[in-house]
Amino acid sequence: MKKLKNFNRIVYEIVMQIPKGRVMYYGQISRLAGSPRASRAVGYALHANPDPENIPCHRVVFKDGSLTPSFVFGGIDRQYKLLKAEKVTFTKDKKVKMEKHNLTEQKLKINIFKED
DNA sequence: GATCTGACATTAA
DNA sequence: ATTAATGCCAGAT
Repeated sequence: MKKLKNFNRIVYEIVMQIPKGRVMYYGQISRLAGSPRASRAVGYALHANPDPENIPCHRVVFKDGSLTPSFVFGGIDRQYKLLKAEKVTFTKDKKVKMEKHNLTEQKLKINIFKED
């Protein structure tokens, strides 16, 4: 049985563990969550369970490096400032330089338990 | 209870 | 190379 809501839960774990000055995109998180194509669910997970206290959604961006289009916390401008405050570099297109800030699962070293 | 929508990414044509 | 369609999880209607 089990609701298997691990996905949503893992998403939080991952985003929660994103170090300062680093950004991840939904695809990476979805893969870590166990579903390489659940990128949608990842974004929705953050939207459904807004917990900025522990989940820095502003560190999660598109694979292209573009910022979240519907940033609920105040808009892209908010996310842009937050990331910039993290010393994250941007391009002229307001896209995060994933080349320098892309965090992979190998670097994460996260220990996520799919079953508690 | 079923159906659709929604912070995207990947694969196919 | 670009555009189209599909897949995915959970919440909302």
